[in-house]
Amino acid sequence: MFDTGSVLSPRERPDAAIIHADLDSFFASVEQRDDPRLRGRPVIVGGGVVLAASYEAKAFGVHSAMGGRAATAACPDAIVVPPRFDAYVEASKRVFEIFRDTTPLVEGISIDEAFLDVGGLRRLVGPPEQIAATLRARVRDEVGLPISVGIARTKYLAKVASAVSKPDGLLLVPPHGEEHFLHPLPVERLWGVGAVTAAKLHAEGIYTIGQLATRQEVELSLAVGKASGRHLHALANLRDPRPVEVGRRRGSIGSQSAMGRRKQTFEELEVLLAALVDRVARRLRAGERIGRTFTLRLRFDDYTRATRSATIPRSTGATATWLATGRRVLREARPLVEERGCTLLGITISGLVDARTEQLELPLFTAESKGVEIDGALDAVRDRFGKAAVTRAALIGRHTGHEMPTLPDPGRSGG
DNA sequence: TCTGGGGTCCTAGGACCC
DNA sequence: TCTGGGGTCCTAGGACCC
Repeated sequence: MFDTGSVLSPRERPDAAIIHADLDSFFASVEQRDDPRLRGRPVIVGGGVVLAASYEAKAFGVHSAMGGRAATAACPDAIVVPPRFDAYVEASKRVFEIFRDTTPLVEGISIDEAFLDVGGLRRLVGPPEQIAATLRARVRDEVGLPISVGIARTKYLAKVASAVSKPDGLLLVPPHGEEHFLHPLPVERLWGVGAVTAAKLHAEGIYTIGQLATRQEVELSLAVGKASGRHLHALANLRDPRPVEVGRRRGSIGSQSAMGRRKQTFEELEVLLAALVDRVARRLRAGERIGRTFTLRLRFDDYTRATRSATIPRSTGATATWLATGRRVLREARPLVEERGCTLLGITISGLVDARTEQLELPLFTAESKGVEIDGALDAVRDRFGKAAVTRAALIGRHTGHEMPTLPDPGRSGG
């Protein structure tokens, strides 16, 4: 959720120009690109569940997250191909290189979409429409994929614009046409409105974004919750001051595995848990992240769900620690699992922080908690915590912008 | 529609502290 | 001994997104 009051509304920022770029049916488009026999034909990527469907398949009502059987029933001629995640990651990287070549102000949202702030490029490069057209042409020519682009003064309007422009489209929402564009759309188009919230809004007689815009914020908050009400009221009234944020990092990393029909023994679940922990811990270390909270995710025979979690005192990326924590949490959930049958096991490690920053912050925290002033008091730090702590505290000073005396040589101080 | 795998954010209650 | 209010952390669940 964002602060809706402290930043200028789009009306007060006439120069803002945000692009939302969204690859069309991404996985399916990569498959059609790499296998000419799939071009022009209905393609489904996935197996048990549809991960992506080409537009030819979507015409038959196939959509992502649909059950595989239902999908092939709706579109018997569809060609079903297994996913090739390596190919998608590779394609995504190349597209994001083009994004960042367009502007440094790129905020990735997922593997196949991003926001680009191009408001400052008017004089240097040209108007946003021209930049967007060039971007689309480059993605088509250099990576071989169709991409849709929306342009508006806010993130949300740009996102809706790209969705409306699909497939393979470009749509600009002019500042004077924002209400005209947004208000006739159904409330389901609002970011954060799914089936549950839509039903609540319908019960209040609200079906379009325009109808929602006429309601009081308190009235909406009563119906859908405080934060949600404020959020929807702001979006419907064209208030969306969120900037394009560069370098956002994930707050959690997880892995899960669905097990189909066969009953798993508890011992089999323990083996699976170890594999999941190993996978996630590797990804933590690869990204130089450490975390503090372990969450076990369970799905039962009847498809109901439960989570169990535990928070450890010190952040870590060590497999052994997470394995021990995971085993403990799983053992505590054993009665639940054996009574209701487990069809999915997942884990998430959250509360992630940068591993290096955390190492630097530790002595600072220790010093502060013992009443030592850090900046300008490195002697006191050395007296109490040793030479190595001086080096680290000074490094923290650099990171936090505190003024620090000259660093001792880290090599000789053994830091 | 008989259901994957990866995430984000919000809510609410209880424990604990001041 | 009884009482209030506020803040933070943790846990569990839910809604939503791609």
